[in-house]
Amino acid sequence: MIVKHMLDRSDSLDKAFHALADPTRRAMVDRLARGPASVSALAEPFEATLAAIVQHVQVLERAGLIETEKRGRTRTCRIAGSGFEQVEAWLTARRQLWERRFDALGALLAAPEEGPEASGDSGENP
Amino acid sequence: MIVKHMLDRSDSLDKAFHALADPTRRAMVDRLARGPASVSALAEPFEATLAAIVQHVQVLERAGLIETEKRGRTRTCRIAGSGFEQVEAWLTARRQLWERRFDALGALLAAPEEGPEASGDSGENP
DNA sequence: GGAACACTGAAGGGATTGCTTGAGTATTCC
DNA sequence: GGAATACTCAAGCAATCCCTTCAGTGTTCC
Repeated sequence: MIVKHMLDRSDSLDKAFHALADPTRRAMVDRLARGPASVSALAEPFEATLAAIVQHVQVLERAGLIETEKRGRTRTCRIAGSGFEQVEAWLTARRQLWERRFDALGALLAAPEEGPEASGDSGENP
Repeated sequence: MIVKHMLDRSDSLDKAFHALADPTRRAMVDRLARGPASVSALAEPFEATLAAIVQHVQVLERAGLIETEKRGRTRTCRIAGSGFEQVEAWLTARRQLWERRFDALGALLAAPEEGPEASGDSGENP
């Protein structure tokens, strides 16, 4: 059945931000940033079940934040740079927009020719 | 009374990442990065009801990503720098850990004398 | 004063999340 | 071969999420 409320959950930025919104998963990323680890090594600091940690690993991997490789009976996890680059790129782009806007406003205040308070700026003022 | 201040930092990061994990909310941030807007101006590009947008605004505000101010009957929303700084700080710190590790590995490969990599750490290179 | 406007709050419903338990598979050690 | 290890899968359940509708509240306009 087609579900009505289903917005593009497949967007990778959605998955990345969602994956990072959990403190356990962030702690796992923290640990992996210091070096690769197996799933059970990753699970050790936490009190959760191994099955729960496996699910967290899957969430992080589907989000492109980590990559894993199975060798024998152990799966080794490590940070994947591309996922983080995507997240940081999004944040940086927005910050640049915001700072540019800030600069423009500063310039306007520094050299007022027509007065910025009217309504011509960006339609934000009723 | 039970004190629960121990996880404040992770809690606010939780909220920030969670808020950014929704495409509608990211689009709203995108719009606000270009300048402040009222709630209904913010709602205009989307097909959702105004009530839904109001809820998104509340999520973003509780996450510290935007700040709002009510004047008369309109509420004006704008980007709040602090929330984004927190998110970017977390990402930057992890990236630095990860890159430092990367450098250390490079140094180890360049001049191996007492490599502790026998078998305890992780066999990332066969 | 009354109508239009811009939200605001509560209630609900369907989907998703995060966790647990229990069972199963594949690999390594003895 | 048998036991221990390291996951892996499926089912189920409480909590949360996101959206809708409907009924307000407070402002502005005529």
